[in-house]
Amino acid sequence: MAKTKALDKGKTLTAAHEDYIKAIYLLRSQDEEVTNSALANHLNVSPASATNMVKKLADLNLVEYEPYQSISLTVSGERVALEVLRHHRLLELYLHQELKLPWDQVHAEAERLEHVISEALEDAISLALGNPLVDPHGDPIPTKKGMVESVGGQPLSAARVHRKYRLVRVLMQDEERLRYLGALGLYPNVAISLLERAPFDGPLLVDIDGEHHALAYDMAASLLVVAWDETIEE
Amino acid sequence: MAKTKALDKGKTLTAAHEDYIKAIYLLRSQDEEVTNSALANHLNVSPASATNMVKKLADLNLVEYEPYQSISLTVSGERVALEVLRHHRLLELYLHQELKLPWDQVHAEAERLEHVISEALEDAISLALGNPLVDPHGDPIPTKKGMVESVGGQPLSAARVHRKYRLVRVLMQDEERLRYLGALGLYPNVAISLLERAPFDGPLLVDIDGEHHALAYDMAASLLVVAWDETIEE
DNA sequence: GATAACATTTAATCATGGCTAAAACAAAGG
DNA sequence: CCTTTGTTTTAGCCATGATTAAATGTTATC
Ligand SMILES: [Mn+2]
Ligand SMILES: [Mn+2]
Ligand SMILES: [Mn+2]
Ligand SMILES: [Mn+2]
Repeated sequence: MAKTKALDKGKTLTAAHEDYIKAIYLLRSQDEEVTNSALANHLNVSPASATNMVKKLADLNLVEYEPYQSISLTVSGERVALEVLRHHRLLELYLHQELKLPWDQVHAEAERLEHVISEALEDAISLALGNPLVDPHGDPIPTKKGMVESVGGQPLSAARVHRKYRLVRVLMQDEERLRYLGALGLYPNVAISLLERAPFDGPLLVDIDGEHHALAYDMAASLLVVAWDETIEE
Repeated sequence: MAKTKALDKGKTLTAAHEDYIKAIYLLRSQDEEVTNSALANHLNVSPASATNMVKKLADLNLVEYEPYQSISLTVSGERVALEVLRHHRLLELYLHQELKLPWDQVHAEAERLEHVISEALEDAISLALGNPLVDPHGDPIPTKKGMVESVGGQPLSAARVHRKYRLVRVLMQDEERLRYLGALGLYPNVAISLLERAPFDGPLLVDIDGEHHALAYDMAASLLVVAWDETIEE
């Protein structure tokens, strides 16, 4: 009866809608200003295309938008974002854990699958995984009700020398880099400590589960760690 | 170098293209005349839409088509059909067997997923299932190379009375009917025998794994069976 | 062999989600 | 304040895949 446009429309959102909404959510959560050109950049479309779609989303009451202002999600928009993100991350974990796809490939696959799975399949996947709360990169999986556990951690680049940490999150999506990290054994939950820090934001010497490796500063900045003893073992 | 249009174009086919090609293949394999309106009917689009798409497919060298004539797949068209069908049926089986989705739901789910899974995921699914050759409805799964095992069997409606058969295939996609069959325990490989056949194509009295049920004639016509002892047990 | 009935194709439109180029606006510096 | 620079929006366009209505072709019947 009221003006719950987006709600009564029901399931009319396309993959394009969902990707824009998810992108807005993700940019927002990285504390980046959500402008149409940031969006365009993130989605590899022209700024004009982003403007166009954002207007449609505003018509659907999924985003708040005034020309030349930055964009935010409405409550229903955020619901959609969390739903899609839940699909995405559940799929990533499922593909990696159950179907043994390499962790650098699961993102691209989930990017397409996230838009076409039914609620029933989402539930089945979640159940098969034991209702997990983090994906293979350590990103939190929103619950069915839209709750997101905040994953803590500090950048490895800012960690103390000679202290044992646990890798909890990898803020990276690029396949090449993920493959590289995988080759070093740098997956969530691995033990890592800083042996030496070169000056001027130079490379770091790290101990990864016993092996010594050099790691570029910007890589280390994308690895979130927590002190080993602050975490529940296994 | 030659005129292998469809081949060099590579992966430019959309879900719409794939669904049309698959529909042509399926109609053909049911010995139905593949006209644009049969296609339109099968895909729930208008005849004009079918004509339109078929012309595009002809341009891509995927179908053979002359106005007012019936349609057939080219060699590359058939390759595409088998590829999509493989995706579809592997997915159906995976969703049913591994994720425990009810068999009446897997078709609709696979209908969407079939267009978005990568070769790597297709392979992973096939491997996880032990490279299976039939889906949950008894339909054959094309191999990676495009081979299709022909599933034998005669309609239960034409079977002999008082002989033990094995259900091998269910030629039905409708959710309601599948749910009904499932409730009767009528899945592939179940033992079934005809106790009594009513005249004038009337209902059949059948023994399903020990239980007696009446079955409408047209239902029975969609159930393919083989003599129990002609088949490898288990 | 003409014509009626039906099937099929063509023509004209529409919605979606892109694009480029041009116009409008915002922010900063002089 | 005014102008320059860069950002954002508008305008005009395109491809895709659908639609309906009109035109055309095919087939069967008399
Ligand atoms: Mn996506
Ligand atoms: Mn992830
Ligand atoms: Mn499909
Ligand atoms: Mn099937």
